[in-house]
Amino acid sequence: MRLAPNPNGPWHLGSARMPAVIGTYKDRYDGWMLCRFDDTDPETKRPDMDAYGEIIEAIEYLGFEPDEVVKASDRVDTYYDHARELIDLGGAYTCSCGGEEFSELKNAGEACPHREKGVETVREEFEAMVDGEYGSGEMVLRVRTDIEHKNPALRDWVAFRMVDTPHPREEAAQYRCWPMLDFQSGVDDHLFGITHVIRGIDLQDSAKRQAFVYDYFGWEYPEVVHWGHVQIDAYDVKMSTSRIKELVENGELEGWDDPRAPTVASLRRRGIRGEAIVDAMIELGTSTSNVDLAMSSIYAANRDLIDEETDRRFLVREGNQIPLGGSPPDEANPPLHPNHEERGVREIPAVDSVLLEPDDVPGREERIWLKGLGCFQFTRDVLQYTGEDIDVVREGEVDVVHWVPASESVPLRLRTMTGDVRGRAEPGITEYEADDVVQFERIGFARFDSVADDGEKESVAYFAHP
RNA sequence: GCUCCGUUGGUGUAGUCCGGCCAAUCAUUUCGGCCUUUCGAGCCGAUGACCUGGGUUCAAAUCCCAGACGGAGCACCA
Repeated sequence: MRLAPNPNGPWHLGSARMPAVIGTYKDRYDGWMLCRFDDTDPETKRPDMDAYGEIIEAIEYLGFEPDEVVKASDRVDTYYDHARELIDLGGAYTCSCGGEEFSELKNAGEACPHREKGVETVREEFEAMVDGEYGSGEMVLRVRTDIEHKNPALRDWVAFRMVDTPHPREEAAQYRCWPMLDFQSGVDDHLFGITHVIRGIDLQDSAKRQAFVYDYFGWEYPEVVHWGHVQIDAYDVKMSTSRIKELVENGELEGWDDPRAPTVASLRRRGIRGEAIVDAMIELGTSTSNVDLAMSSIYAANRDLIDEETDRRFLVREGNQIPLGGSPPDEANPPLHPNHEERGVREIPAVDSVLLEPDDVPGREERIWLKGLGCFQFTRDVLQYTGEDIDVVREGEVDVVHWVPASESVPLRLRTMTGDVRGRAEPGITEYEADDVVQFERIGFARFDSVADDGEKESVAYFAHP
C-alpha cells in the first residue's frame, strides 16, 4: 500500500481518509506501507517546506506509521532513466506543440507531426529537456498511446514538462524537467512493489493512462480502487488546501488549527483522538460516489473512546451571580467521574454566592438543585437552601444544574467552532495541564490548551463536542 | 461535445457479481421510555430508504433497456 500526499500544505480532514483507510488495510493484512510525497510540481502546487513534517505528524496522530518515507523530488533521475528506456521502446516522443494546438488535434483524433520523429531525435531532445535547454512550455515528452482512443483523456498524454521555477527543496532545485503525476506515480508504484492502490475518483483515468507505460515495460498494474470525494457537514469553510491556506493568510482563520478549520490539526487541538477520525472514516467505506461525513460520527466515536476516563468538571458560561441564603454546606464534593467513585471527589467551595448559566436561573419561587450541593429555592433574588432530600430530583420536581462559586472560580475561555465563550470554572481545573481533556458537565468535552497557574489569569480550553 | 463512474432512510453503509431466506443490515442522527445528583453511556422502543419508467421471471434492490439526477476526466496540477 502507499500514501501519496502532495505536500502543498497541512492536511484537511479529507486527506485523513487516505491513511485511515490505507493504514487500516495495512494493519489488518500485515502489509507494507510507503509514504511517498508526490512533490513534482514546483510551481502550481508548490510544496510547502513545513508540510512534509506536518503530514508525517498527522499520520502518526491518526495512529499509523509508514514503513518507508520517500520524496519524489529525490527520485527525478530515476524517472529520467525510465523515460529514456521508454523512448528507446518507441513509447514516447518529444513534442513542441502549444497546449491548445495539441488539444485540438487530440480532440479530433489526429496526431501531431512530432509523433513521427525518430528515436534518435527524441532522445536528443529529451536530453536537452533534462539539461534545461528549453523554457517552460517549449517542449514536453508525451507517451505514445492511441491517438484515436475513444476516450480523449487517454490520448498521448504528457509525461514530462519544463518548469522554470526551481523546486523549494535545495536537493531538487537544479531540475527544470519534471515528470507529471501519471508518469512519476506509475513508475514508482511498480518500483516499490505496490500491489494495491487506493485513490480518488479524480484519478479514475490514471490507471488507464499508466497502463500504456506498464505495457511498454511489461509490468503488471496493481489492484486499484477509487473512492469519491468526502465532504464534512458542520463547517462553513470549504475543505480545500488552497482555500484554507488563503483564509489563514488573510487572517480569517487564526491558523490551520483554528477550531473553525476543517483540518486534522484543528480536531487534534480540540482533543479529539485520531482513532475517532479513523473509525468514522472507515465507516464511509470506499464507494466511488461522493459522501458526506457527519461530524457527529466522529464525535460519537470519540465519546466512546474518552468518556470512561475523562474527569467531570463545572464550567459556567457567561454566568449570572446569585447570592446563597439559608445554611447550605460550605463545600460540594461531586465525584470526578460518576461511574468511578474510587477516583475521588472534587472540592468546590460554596460561599456567599454562585454563578449560574442564564438559561439555568430558575423562575421566582422555583426550586433548583445545585449539583453536589443541594436544593435551593429562588426567593427574593436569593437562592435559599431548602435542605430537601435528593428525592425531589428523583421525583422529577427539581432540575439539576451545574454551578461555580462566584469568588473562588477561575476564568476560562472556551474556544468553539462558532466562536469564543468566556466563563468561570471550578477551582480544581488549575490542577490540569495542557492537553488534558475534561468533560464540562452539561456542556461537553474540551481539551485544555493552556492552564493558568494562578486563579486570576485566564485558562484556555478547546471545545470538542457534547 | 467525447469518455468513464455512480444513485439503498437525515447521514454513511451492507446486500447487487451468483434473482428467492430482503416488507432490506449495521452505525450515526432525531424522538420517546427506563436508569442516572450533569451530559454522555447503558437498556427498551419509535420514525425513516431500494432514482424513475418499461421489460424478463413463478419471483427483481439484485438481470436487461430507456430516461432522470449526480460525480469525475478530456491540464505542460496533484
